[in-house]
Amino acid sequence: MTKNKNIYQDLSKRERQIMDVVMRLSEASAQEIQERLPDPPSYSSVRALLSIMVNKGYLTHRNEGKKYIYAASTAKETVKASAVKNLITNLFDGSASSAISTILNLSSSKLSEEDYQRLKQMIEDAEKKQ
Amino acid sequence: MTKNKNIYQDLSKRERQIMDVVMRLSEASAQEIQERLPDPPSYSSVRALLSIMVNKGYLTHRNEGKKYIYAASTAKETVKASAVKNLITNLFDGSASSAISTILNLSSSKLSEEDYQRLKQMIEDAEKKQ
DNA sequence: AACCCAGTGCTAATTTTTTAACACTTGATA
DNA sequence: TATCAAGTGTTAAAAAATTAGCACTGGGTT
Repeated sequence: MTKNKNIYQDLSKRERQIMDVVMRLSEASAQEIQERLPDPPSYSSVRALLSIMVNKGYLTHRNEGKKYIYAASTAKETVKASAVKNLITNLFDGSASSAISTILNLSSSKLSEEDYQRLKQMIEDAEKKQ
Repeated sequence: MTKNKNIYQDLSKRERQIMDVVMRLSEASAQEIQERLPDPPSYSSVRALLSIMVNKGYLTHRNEGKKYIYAASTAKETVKASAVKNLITNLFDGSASSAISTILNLSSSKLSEEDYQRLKQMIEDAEKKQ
């Protein structure tokens, strides 16, 4: 219950950065993670952090040859959903549509014609399901 | 000095929690903030944190009677946009539409008929503007 | 004036995060 | 098989974040 309630909210800054990389890659070795961290710390530090995150239950790891490959211990979709939920709750007063509005207005969003069609379809669907 | 590029990314855990409260309330006293923090620390701690955040340039404060009223030093919309951008970049591979899709599928989104209409309108508008 | 109350500034202590270092292990290969 | 490169485990130190404590201030009562 307490397990994956608010994963993102519980992470320290560095842990969050690591989680971001792991989520982006789905799976990653310590070295791959280090390469993608902002202001990358030493390899040794990264390993220490990873080990802590495994202990805390945020990540899992499996062996591949002589190295570890890390992955989030919670399904990617669950982590993403939890992050989105936090965002909406904390910054958009719980209003999903106001969050979407901000996204649409982001200059960097650059949606394609196809994206627009897909979005409209998704909205129709969500509407019908209601 | 005030590098507002990635505000949210730079905050420590507690600082982030405080920023969330301030954003939600727009303006708040130390006491109001303390009341709304998860696992609230002592009043004294909250004040210390606030003072640090003012020094770092994240918050500003003005006098009201004998107390301080805190607010974000960056426009609310800017902070929100930056948080959304980070989310999309880090967890959705830069795809805005995939982020929106996750929002729409959140059971807790609970959009009203009105919301749907407004969303469709927003999409039409964004589409035309292109 | 003297006393509170509710606030502040500052500082020191504690806890957590982050980093670096060192010793050990494993697999490939010369 | 001896060596080497590239891993790992563990621990201690450094840095940063978080917390609490104490002394002070100013306005409103009495």
